[in-house]
Amino acid sequence: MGPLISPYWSQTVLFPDWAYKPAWSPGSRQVQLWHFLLELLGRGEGGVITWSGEWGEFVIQDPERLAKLWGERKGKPHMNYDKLSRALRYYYNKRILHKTKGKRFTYKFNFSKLILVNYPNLPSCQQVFQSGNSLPFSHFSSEGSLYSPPVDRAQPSVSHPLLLPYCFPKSLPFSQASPYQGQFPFLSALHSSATNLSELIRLLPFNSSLHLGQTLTSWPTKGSAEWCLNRATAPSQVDEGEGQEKKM
DNA sequence: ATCGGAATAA
DNA sequence: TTATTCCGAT
Repeated sequence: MGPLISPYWSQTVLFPDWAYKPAWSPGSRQVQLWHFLLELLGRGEGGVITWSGEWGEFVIQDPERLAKLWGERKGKPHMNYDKLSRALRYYYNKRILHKTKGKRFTYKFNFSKLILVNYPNLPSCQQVFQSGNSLPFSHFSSEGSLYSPPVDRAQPSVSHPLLLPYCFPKSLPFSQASPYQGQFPFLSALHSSATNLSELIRLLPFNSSLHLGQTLTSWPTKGSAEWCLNRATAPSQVDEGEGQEKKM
């Protein structure tokens, strides 16, 4: 049949492996809905879901299409927006997401909650950063209570609760007074050692040659081995062969 | 459209 | 525990 999307060879790039808990690992599923949303948003294709307005706010432009994609990813052929949105509503209590009232199909991420809520086993960024203002990321290396990937590939298994930059809407206007500080525990704590995005990038546990002047819409597909990014296939069409272009 | 209870799955 | 599936209420 058409191009089905299999979870483990999927075309997605946006998260390092540790973000995807394998289904066969005890007590974990594969992809969480907010992962998926952040992926699509980070891809910036804009046909289905896009950032809008406030920081973290996004609008679902084609709800049923989004549901279709989500259903493919999870192997739920009968997924629809009604059901997807119920899952979204469960995020309200967890403070991961909330509804932007009055705006149709519009929700808003609460980034400051996302990480800690979903990766409670990871060491708190606050703690780590505050315990020593220098070289924060060295603390994250290997050993510790971190999630270890199932594949026994020779992976350094570096993990920390930072979302990758392209998960965020647009670039971070650090240069100025950062109005976003309060929303990011790790950023506010990091402030003493990194005052702008370029310094933040420099602190990341891999050498990345990001173009800081640009918006962070693209990420080097040749990521570092340490982060073992999921492989990206071209942003080309992975979606259906159902031949649905436009829909009412 | 949006909300949230209830039952159920994995 | 995170959805998935239904569904009545607003």
